[in-house]
Amino acid sequence: MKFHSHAHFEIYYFHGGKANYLIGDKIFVLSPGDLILMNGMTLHCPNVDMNVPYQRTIVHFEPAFLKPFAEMPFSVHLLQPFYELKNHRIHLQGSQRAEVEAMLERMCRLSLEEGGLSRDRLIVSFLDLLVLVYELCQSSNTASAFPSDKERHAQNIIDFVEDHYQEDLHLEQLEDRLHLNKYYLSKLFKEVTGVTIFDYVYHKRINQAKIHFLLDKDLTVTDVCYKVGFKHPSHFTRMFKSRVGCTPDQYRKQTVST
DNA sequence: ATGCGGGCTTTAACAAGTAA
DNA sequence: TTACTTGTTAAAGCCCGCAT
Repeated sequence: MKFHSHAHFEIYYFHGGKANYLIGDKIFVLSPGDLILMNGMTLHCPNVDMNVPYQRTIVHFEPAFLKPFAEMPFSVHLLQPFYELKNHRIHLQGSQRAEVEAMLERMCRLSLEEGGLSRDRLIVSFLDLLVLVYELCQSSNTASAFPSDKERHAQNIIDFVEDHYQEDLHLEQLEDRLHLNKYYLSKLFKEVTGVTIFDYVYHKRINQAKIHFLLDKDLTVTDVCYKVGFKHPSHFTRMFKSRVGCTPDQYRKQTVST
């Protein structure tokens, strides 16, 4: 369950278990019946408590796949919720919940079936799901209260990091800001999110670095290093290599050649 | 074509910070 | 508080342009 991002979109439905989902700059404490829309480019990472059975359904898809259907006479744009809300959680109850579960179950069954028109039926089911999701988003019931102070604190840490990741960060700053002991802070964050604070910071920085490399081919590794908040090119290179698999310079050259 | 110099990137060693 | 990981620093590679 590592931090990751990918180019496709995701619909994630949580059936049961005990898990937090860290998406971009938000922590979602999941409860059964939660449906999450995800714009794949943002970093996300589930933190699952393995002591409790964990069950979820994921639908991955390329936005481009839906292009032909955009021409069709739907009254709405099916992907609008994904583009507008980015990463969004809806809590489903009663009949809505039963309906979504039934749809997912049918899609699951169709995707396993071979031959016949099951593939066509799957696509239609998928479109149906998207229309329903659109409808659910309109009546946005975004219950996002945290069950305890821990999650609230972790969210505060993330908010702080989002604002300050380009600067020199120290746990002492968080200590002052949140009035909590730094040892306790690190422990709490790991507990809630499954990653350490600096893990989160570096992922954020490296992801930003990749974006810089993609957007501006003229930037040097050192330029990008300072832009995203690393103080030393050496450290930047080491972190980048350990997480991405290649050095920043190799990465940059790949993006230039493609 | 070869050798030199300077800027950028990476590696290695040591100091400081973090998890248990 | 201790063992281990990460941040910092210094220095070694690498690449490219320039002069010989």
